Amino acid sequence: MQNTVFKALAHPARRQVLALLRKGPRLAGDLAAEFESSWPTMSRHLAVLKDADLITAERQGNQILYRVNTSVLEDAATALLGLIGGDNGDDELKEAAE
Amino acid sequence: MQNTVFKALAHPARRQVLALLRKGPRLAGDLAAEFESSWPTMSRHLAVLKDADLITAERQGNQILYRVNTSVLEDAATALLGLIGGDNGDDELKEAAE
DNA sequence: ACTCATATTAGCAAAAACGCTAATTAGCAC
DNA sequence: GTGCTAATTAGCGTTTTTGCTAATATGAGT
Repeated sequence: MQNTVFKALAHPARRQVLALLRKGPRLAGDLAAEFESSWPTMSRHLAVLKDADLITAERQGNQILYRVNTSVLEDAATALLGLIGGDNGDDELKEAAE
Repeated sequence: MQNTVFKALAHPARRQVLALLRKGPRLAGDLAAEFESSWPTMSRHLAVLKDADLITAERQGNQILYRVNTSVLEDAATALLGLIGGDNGDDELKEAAE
């Protein structure tokens, strides 16, 4: 859902995670090490991002590799741009929500 | 701040307000009438959007006219796109935050 | 099976967001 | 001034988010 995406983007730490992931996939612990928050806290941020489908998780033996999901990020950016200009109808958001 | 913008975008009603404002300026009461929430509730949503600088308010005698602030919306969209691809450094967010 | 490293889930408390009704401010008309 | 409309602010309770520690899963190695 569109809403979970924007809610996920509402927290600075989560946007930061996406920024780190932009440069390439990363292990959970590797990510957690970059932040001051406790490990469980970061784990939950990752869960929120995953729930919004902004990232994907893949087990690699003992650890878990996270990847950014570019297309969802693109959709969000497009939705924002859709809020600008455009002499279009008023239902661009509804379409994008599906 | 970047953070207030994304927090403001996190609520569906507020995104909807922006969508309505895209078509042109609107009076506060006119906007409030489009939603099911109470008028004070909408007033606060508008305050959040204004605090994030996503909209601007202008008195028109008895009433208040709201306008979308396109540039801030653009900046947010750009920030999201910056989270994608780009073999850039890791500090694009920091720059955009200023 | 036992142990270690990696990561998540459970459970709790503090903080913030949400949405309401009631009260207040702001401007216009009389 | 009073009265009326438009809109915000105050105050409250409920819900959600956040972040911690402790407990639990999951997999690899011995």
